[in-house]
Amino acid sequence: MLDPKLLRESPDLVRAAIAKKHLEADVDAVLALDSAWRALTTEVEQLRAKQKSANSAMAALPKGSPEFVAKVQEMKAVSSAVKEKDVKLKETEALWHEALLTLPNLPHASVPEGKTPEDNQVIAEHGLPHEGQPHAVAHWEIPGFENLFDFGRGAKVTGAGFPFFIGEGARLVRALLNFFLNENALAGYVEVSPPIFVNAASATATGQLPDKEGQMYETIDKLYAVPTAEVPLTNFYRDEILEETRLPVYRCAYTPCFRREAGSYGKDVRGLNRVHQFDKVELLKWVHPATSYTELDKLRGDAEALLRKLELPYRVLLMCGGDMGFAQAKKYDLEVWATGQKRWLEVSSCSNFEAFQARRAQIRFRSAETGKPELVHTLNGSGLAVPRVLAAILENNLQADGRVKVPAALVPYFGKDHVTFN
RNA sequence: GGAGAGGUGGCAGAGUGGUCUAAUGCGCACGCUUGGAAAGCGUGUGUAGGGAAACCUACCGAGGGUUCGAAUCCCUCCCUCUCCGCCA
Repeated sequence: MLDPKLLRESPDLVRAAIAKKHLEADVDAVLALDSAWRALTTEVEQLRAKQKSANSAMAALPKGSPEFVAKVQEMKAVSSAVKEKDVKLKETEALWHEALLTLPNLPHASVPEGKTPEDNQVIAEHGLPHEGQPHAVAHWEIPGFENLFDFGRGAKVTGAGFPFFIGEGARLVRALLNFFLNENALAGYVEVSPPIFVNAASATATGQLPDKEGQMYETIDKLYAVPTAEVPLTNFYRDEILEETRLPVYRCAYTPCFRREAGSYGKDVRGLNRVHQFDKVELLKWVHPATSYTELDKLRGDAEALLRKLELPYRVLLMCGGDMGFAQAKKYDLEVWATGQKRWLEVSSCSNFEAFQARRAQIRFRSAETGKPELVHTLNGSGLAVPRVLAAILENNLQADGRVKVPAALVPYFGKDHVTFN
């Protein structure tokens, strides 16, 4: 959510932001609701002030006296006027709030212009793509793949996109999760094991609701299975005011992530590329606004370090205005090269939301300078998503003998240096 | 799941229809005092919205209702505690 004052005072900044993100939003409609809301607020408050002063006067009068009775009669009109206006005020306020939620966050000045994924800038590459492996295949074509990753039985038991991980497949998942969590702890992120269902208020604060309702699994109790640990983690400090000395707060969490992914199809969804349930470790930061861009670069560096230690070829994209998302002010994507599929797989998305999420979730800190509460900046990124990293390891490390070499950093976690599929 | 008791400011805790921008205490900040500190004394101390400002308004778990007027009465929901049941 944007600052209503910013919109009021500099609507052109907001218009420019919408244009840069190639989105549609009616700024004038929001402005009109804003001024209607302000006018109604003034009216209601004036009527309330009248009620309050009458109330004080009546307290001093003997009950049942002619003056008292006259006052009651007089105030009945005011009372009904307040009720009438207040209904209008609440309606207008709801519409205004709803409209305000349709306005995207302002992209940072360093975000490149552009509309499509082709306009994203490759700002770093590490490790040359492994082109010279004639035996490389898509991971789901590795002989014996289904012995470790059983999609067929997953479909029987639950549905498409809910695979079983078996034997060394399951062990690889666990090894990666432990590796990620341990490395992140060394980088300063405190591990959290959060609830994996959240209520509607939490899903609203991080922006899953109301727009992306159909992308989450919902329970009969109106709880939502988390699409990412970002949701419970960010909401941890919802409606709280932190001491400035506590910033920055670094946390990470492993959760399974649940995504309905309605409408996905084709080669994007083959194998481990895209599934309905997957394991991910998420990194999250609450920081002082003055430091959020330094913190974003550090966050990206922390996620990159994981890929380097796994010896995976990857690149970093700086997302352009049109491809960066509604709530982000700046976003980097980390993509690993899957040499069998000969394509890049997104394994992390590192974003600075500035105060956009914090305003919606009301997460603030008390400024040491002014003593007043100010909104924190929130950042998050994957560190990392398991199935795609796994897919890249399988494809890049597949040997001519059909076994997969385990990256050295992962060997202590996995317990042996090769994966076998029979 | 059942029965009962509760939810008030940073904390404790009063307040059962009217001057409550919520008593009192603790904490915190500043000042006086002191060689310095403690104690003592004094002043101040929430969040949000509107307004150029003075100031005004809202907020006593959440939402709705009754009333000229609600922290206070009524209804619904949420949460906490105690006991019982069930259970890894």
